[in-house]
Amino acid sequence: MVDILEGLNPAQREAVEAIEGPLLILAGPGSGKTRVIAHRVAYLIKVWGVRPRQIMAVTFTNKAAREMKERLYGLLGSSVEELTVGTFHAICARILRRDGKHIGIDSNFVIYDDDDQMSLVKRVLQELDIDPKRSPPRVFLSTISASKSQMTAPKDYVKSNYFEEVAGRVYQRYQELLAESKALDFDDLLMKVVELFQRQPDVLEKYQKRYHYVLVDEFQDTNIVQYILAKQLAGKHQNICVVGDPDQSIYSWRSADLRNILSFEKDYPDAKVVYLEQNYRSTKVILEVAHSVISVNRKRKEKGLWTENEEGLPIVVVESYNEQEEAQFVVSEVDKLVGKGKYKAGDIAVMYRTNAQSRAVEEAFIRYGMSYKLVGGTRFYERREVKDIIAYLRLIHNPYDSVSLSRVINIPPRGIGSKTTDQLDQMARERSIPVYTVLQTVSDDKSEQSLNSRTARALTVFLELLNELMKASQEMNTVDLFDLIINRTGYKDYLYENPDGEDRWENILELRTVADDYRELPPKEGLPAFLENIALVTDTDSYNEKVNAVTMITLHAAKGLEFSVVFILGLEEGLLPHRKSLDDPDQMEEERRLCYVGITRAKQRVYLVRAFRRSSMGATSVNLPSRFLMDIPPHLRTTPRGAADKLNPSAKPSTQQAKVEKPPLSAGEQVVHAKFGEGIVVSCVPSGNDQEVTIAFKGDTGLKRLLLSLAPLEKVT
DNA sequence: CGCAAGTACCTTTTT
DNA sequence: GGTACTTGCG
Repeated sequence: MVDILEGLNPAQREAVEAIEGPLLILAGPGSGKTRVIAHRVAYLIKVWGVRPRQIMAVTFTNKAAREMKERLYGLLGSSVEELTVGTFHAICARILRRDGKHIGIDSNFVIYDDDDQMSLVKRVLQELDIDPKRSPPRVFLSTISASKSQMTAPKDYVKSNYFEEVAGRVYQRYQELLAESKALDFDDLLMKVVELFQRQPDVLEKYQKRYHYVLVDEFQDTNIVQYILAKQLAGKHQNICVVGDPDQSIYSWRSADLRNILSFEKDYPDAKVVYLEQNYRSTKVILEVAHSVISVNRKRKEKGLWTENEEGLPIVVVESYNEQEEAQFVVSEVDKLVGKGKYKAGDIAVMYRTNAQSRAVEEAFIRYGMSYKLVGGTRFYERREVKDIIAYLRLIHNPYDSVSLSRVINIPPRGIGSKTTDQLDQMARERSIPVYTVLQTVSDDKSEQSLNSRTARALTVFLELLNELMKASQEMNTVDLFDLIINRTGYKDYLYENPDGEDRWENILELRTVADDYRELPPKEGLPAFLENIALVTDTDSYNEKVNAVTMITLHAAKGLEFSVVFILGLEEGLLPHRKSLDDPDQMEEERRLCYVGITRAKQRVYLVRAFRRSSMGATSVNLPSRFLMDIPPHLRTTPRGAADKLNPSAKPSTQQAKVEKPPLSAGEQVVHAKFGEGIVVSCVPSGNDQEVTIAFKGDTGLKRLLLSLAPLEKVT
């Protein structure tokens, strides 16, 4: 029993032991927060005999949830299965599948992501005859999302100016179409659960009785709806424990509200507050640098973060000419650090403000033949071909899903063009019925004269295909259904009509391996489980720490991680802080926190790099050094001597290269591909646990990027 | 209706 | 430097 508390410092111990009533844990970076949460859960179960199913732990990402479970597995064994661990969104989705019917939500609802939402808004704009050029769909979406994050329904939406009047109508219609599609967006998942609990006290009571202990991590990044939700769930037992750090609040753009954590004590007057201030992660210098940056913020509570760790090296501030040179510096410095045997590539991370910045660094890594892990970026699930197949799967699961329907109704082309789909949309609107129902009437009722016979036939063929697939889904496992979709639609041939068909087809195969995880489930469970996973699990979640390669990641996504060495790129006015934040003091404070989060990820070394000029979106601009650099006292920083040498683009990738896993193919080798014929290897770089080979083929085929494990390749000797 | 070529706009960050 | 949307032709 005592062993659970062993090795914890007094504050951590206090946080673990305070099990009754509301508890606020203010945890600085590297203060062992995750450890405290895990031990607290273990303590509840092992010492107080709380049943695992009575505990809910809410995390910020699915990955954090998985790690929490893994950690607890080590402490508790298999009983972790009974715990409820997940993001607010995942937990809410589960609640709504189960009990959403009480407020009219079909248990087969689909979850609309950003892309789907955008399609829907565009359709609304078209219907309402609003010019998408004058009023960008994105603006409506963020207005809608902001409203939902405050629990404002369309009818309550305040319209005090012209824009709001229009936005109100868009919101109204958007919501109607969602309902018609039996779809919920991310915000709905949260909002509808709150609504469910408000309207059905007995349902709320069921959950309140079940969850004796509610724990919310990253509380500084929760929004009002999430706050209400947590309050509702803990309403009976009042055992709510929230953990966070206001200095690491970086999601206000997603309606995260810092007031949640700042006013927790007001809402729960008898709340106990524990400060975790000892840092176990970083050197003294790194903590001081971080502090010098964050302490400029005015809207913050000072806390006394300290460490017993060694002093450490000054942080390195580097100026480069442009982003190529910046990348060059990073790569050769990584090469040196790893070459000296001081660090493994996996101990190192490169961080940046915007995803677009990753390109130059990636190119440099590829040139050096060094492997890297890219977190985020162009996301797998956002690829066109992947979305197409997912749309088919969603449609089979829920044919009322209008976004998926309009996506695939003519993919591959089957003679149903925009004129026809416009007509279908219009008929749906006039009769206030879903498009799927219109489709059924058109196909049943031969007297439907509004369409000519050729299009009517095309629609019937499509509907029959859909019906066939839906029928098949009742008795097939997920992979067989997947294959059936591909075969019956001729999707592979469709892809191969384009020169990039092979690449795209490989993505389909990768999606298929995900579907394969659901092969064993009965038909009726497999598909929904697969779709839920796709909707809620992002690529960031699947990031694998075990692979020994440098991590490339945005500052946002880096929250919660730690690395021995951290490079932060683009410390320039307009980039970090981002130009969209320059004229808003609150947003500027958030940029500062973002920088703080980045610095505090580091255990031993920090490099802050900037470029004198940088090209983005075609044009190049000259940028001033970030104001954050000015806030770092000179005695804590250094600039590498002979920086110019390191920045020499012709500098060779030193000895280190031998240490990089030897690629199975190297540049210049001749190969034969089953389809493309003869070619010469241009490069071969690791990509995930595979190798990506770039090959120049003879003839018209030209350059191709292929995955080694999949491509039918042979070496010519 | 399908497809090719041209254009505007984009990029802050993600469940 | 890319893509999603528009335009114009067959």
